[in-house]
Amino acid sequence: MRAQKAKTEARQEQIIEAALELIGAEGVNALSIAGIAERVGIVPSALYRHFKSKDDVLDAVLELLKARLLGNVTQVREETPGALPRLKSLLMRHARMLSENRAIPLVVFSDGIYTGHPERKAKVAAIITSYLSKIQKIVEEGIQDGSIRENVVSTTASVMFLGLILPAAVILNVSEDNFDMNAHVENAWPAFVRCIATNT
Amino acid sequence: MRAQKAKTEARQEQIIEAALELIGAEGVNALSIAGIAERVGIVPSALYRHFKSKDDVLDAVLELLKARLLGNVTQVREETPGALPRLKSLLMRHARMLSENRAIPLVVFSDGIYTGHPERKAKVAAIITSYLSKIQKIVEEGIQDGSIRENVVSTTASVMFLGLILPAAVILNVSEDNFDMNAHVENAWPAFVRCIATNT
DNA sequence: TGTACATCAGTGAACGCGCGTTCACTGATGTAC
DNA sequence: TGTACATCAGTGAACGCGCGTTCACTGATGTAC
Repeated sequence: MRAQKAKTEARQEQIIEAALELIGAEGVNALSIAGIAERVGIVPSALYRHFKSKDDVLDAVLELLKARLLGNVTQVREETPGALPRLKSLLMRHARMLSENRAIPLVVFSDGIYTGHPERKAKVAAIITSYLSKIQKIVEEGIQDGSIRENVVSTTASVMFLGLILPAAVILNVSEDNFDMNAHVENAWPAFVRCIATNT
Repeated sequence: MRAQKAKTEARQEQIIEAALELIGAEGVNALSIAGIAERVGIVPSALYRHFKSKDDVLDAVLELLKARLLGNVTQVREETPGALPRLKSLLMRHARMLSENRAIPLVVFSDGIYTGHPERKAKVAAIITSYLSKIQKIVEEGIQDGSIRENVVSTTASVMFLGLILPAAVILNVSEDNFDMNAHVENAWPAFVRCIATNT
């Protein structure tokens, strides 16, 4: 039962993908070399042809998540004009992303990936900070063009924006999909708009 | 260097407390029998005089966190009248609790405590649900007495309320205390009030 | 009040399991001539 | 176009470390008489 040989770039992608799936299904804690290898269809030791260590796999996973998360923002900037529509579109994308990709909150929250790796913690912090500052920028543009009230503190608004989706992700996570993410976002968005938008 | 004998009830408390501290300092993943024992001042095997297993310790920790979290709500109900003041007081307490007790979000988010223990996941879900429904109740009372707008969906409002504090806890967690929790809460609260309160 | 005994928390050595990682090897794939 | 060789991904056995847990024992504490 020898597995077919594959180019190492292709295998690396498969491995990262398998790791993400495994994390999403069972949590970061249950992520094992054996588990990944099984999903990919190779033997555990074969994984070391493509990654130096388990830590390297985790780093690659982090990198992928970073790209997806921040990619969302730049894509929204390109597609949608206007601060409020951009925020709404971002919220919707984010909601979809989280329900499709349960690994994201698990990775960010997991302390298992931090123990003994302060630089990894710093990296996650940098991702979040970067994401927040992009939102903050959109908010400031909204203040400039008059669609968002002047007395709104942009940092606070960006954290609150994150707060629209994050608790929902947590609830979704522990309650085994017994929570309507979309309904929450649909209800929460107009309330948030009322928080920050100029009166119409 | 034989440790002084102590009543098992006292030791149990010490052990739970030590476990909480350890989780707060290093994360659930770094929680070990040896680490707990060292903090308490006994030898690892001595811990088994007071708990049947590591899982039992974790269950006890969960129970303690549940009591603290829900205790906050009942206390606020007793001390403060009125929906909005109650929510504000709860928010402040919650903020203080999280910054003093970093173990709380770590435990709730940690997937390590869930793997192989679906009943524990259900328990956490029950705690969160119970907390949310208490907030929801306050919101509904606010709608009744006219301080909160009628078209506010109470479930959405309760999740948003959680969203005022939860992202802050996450940021606090990854950014090594480089985030002003109090400032955020002070800014976010009036914005949230604007979301849900009747116009004045 | 003193003595004898039962109880029970603390000790340290040892076990065993899971899991990441190494290593010598196999055999397929692609390339040079 | 065919042959010989180099490269490189896949294999399975084995190692070693960390860590939860067990167990026979020690010795302190409290209680019965």
